[in-house]
Amino acid sequence: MNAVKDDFRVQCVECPIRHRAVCARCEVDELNRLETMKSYKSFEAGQPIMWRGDDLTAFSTVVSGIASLSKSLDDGRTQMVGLLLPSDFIGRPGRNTIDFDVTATTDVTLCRFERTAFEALISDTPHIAQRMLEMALDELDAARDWMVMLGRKTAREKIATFLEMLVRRSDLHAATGASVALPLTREEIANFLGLTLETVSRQMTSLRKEGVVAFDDRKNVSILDIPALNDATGDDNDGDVIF
Amino acid sequence: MNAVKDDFRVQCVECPIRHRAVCARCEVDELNRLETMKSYKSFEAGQPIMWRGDDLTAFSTVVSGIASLSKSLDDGRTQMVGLLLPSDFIGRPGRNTIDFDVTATTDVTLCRFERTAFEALISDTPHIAQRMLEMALDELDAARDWMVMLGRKTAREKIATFLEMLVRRSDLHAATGASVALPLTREEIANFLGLTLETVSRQMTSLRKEGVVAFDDRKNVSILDIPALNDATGDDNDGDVIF
DNA sequence: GATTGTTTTTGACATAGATCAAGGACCCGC
DNA sequence: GCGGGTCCTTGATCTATGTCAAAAACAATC
Repeated sequence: MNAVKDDFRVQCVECPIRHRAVCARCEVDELNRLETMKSYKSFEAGQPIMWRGDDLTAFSTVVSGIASLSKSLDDGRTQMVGLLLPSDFIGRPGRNTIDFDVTATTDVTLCRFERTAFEALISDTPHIAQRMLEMALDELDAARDWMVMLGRKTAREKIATFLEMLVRRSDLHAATGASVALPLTREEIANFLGLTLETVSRQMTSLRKEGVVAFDDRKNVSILDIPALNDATGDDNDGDVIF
Repeated sequence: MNAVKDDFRVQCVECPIRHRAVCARCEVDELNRLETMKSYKSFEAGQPIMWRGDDLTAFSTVVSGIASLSKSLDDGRTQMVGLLLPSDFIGRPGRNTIDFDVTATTDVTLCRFERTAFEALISDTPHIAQRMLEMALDELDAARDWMVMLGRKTAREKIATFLEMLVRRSDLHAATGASVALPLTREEIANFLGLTLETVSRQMTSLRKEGVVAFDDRKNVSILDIPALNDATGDDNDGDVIF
C-alpha cells in the first residue's frame, strides 16, 4: 500500500496547472495571496475524498490524478456525474454542503483553500470569478453532451464515445495504434456511461474483435482504427467533445 | 395563428424577473446601462429561436414563457438538455456559436443584449459576472441530477421525477389535488427523459390508473397522491430537485 | 358540426441490455 | 510458486423498453 504523501508542495508560479486552474488569470500579487492560503492534501486511489452531505469547509483544485463525482440512488444504483482532471475545481461558492460523492480514482493530490478565505478572494478579485465562470460553463457544456449520451446512445456508441474521449484528452489525436491509459475499472466505466459492467465488457470485446481497438492490458487500450471508432460514436464526424 | 408581438417593453426596475435574472445584483446605475442596451423579441410556441451552429450575436434572458435546449444526433434522435424558464439566460461569453437548438415551447419573450456590448459589461461590472457564475453553477447542479435520471432511472421513475419537478416548480408543494400545467407535448417529455413517446404515454396512464395523478386535459395534471408520487421517483424522500 | 390533421393512447411484437451465474485472468503478499 | 482476493469475461435467460401499426381523442378550419 503506497503511503499518502502530503509533503508535495510547489510555488504557485511554477505550478504545472498554473494556466488552466481557477488561478489562470491571476496577477503575481494575487498569486502571492493564494500562496499563503493554500495547503496540499493527497489521497490514494480508491479513497473517498468527500461524501455527499459533508460540510464544504474547503475548496480544492485537482493538482494531479483523477477524481470522480458520483451520485447514488437509495438502492445503490450509482451514476458518475463528473470526472475531475488536473486543474478541475471542487466546491461552489454560496453553498455549504456538497451534493455528491467525490472519490480518488487514481492517486490524487489536491490544492486546498479554506472556504471563507477563498470566498472573500472571489469577491475581491474579478480574475478568479471570471475564470470560475468560464470553467463552470465548460463543465456545463460537457454535462450536456454527457446527457445526450446517457439518454440517447446505444451501449456500443457509449463505449466508443468514452474511448474517443480518452484519445482526445491524451492529445494523441492522429496517432493510430498509440496506447491510451484507461484510468477507470469496468464498473466505474459502467457508472460513467449508465450501463452495467457486463455490458461494458461485452461491447469492448466486440470492438476488439472487430479490430477497432486492442487491449494491451486492463488499463491500456490501443486505438487501431480511429475512423471506425469515430463512426461508432454516433456523433457527426467532427463530433462533440465531452472533455 | 397568434401574431408575435414585439412591442412588449418594461422598465428594468419594474421587470418581473428583476431579482432572479443576470441583473439580480445590479445597482441602479448598472440597470440604467442595461436599459439602453436591451431590446425585446418574442416567439410563438413551436418556433425555433436559434439553431445549433448559429452565430451567437446576442445574449438573451427569458422574460416569459418556456424555451427548450436540445441536441440531436445525425439520425434524428434528440435529447433535451435544458429547459429555460423566466429569468434563465441564453448565451455564453467567450464563444461565438451556439451548440444546441433553442426552441420556444410556449410563447416566449426574450430580453436581448448585443453580445459585444454585454461582454464588455461583464468585465466591467463584477455583479453580473458573480450572478452569472451562481446561475451557471445552479444549472450544473440541475444537469447532474438530470444525468442520474437519464442514466439510472426506470421509465416509471423518470415520469414521476418529471411530474414531481413540475409540482415543485409551481410551488403548490403540499396542495393535494391541485392542477399543474404540463407545458410539453408527450414527444417533448420523451426527449426530456430519454424515452419514446409511447413509453411516456404508457407510464402516465399507469400512474393514472393507480390513482396517483389525474389528467384534466392534455396540458394539465392533478396530483392526487403526493407521497405515492414521491415514492415513485426513486429518490430519497426529501429528494433532489432538478429545477 | 363535418372534415382534416395532429397528438395521444393502446396493442402486438422484437430486441438491447439487465440479471444471474460461472469461470478465467491478473495482482499481491507470503 | 502458491493461495486468496479482485476484476474481467463469457454464457444463458429474462424483461423493460423500443418499434411498428392502428385506433381514439382532440383541435382547428370551414
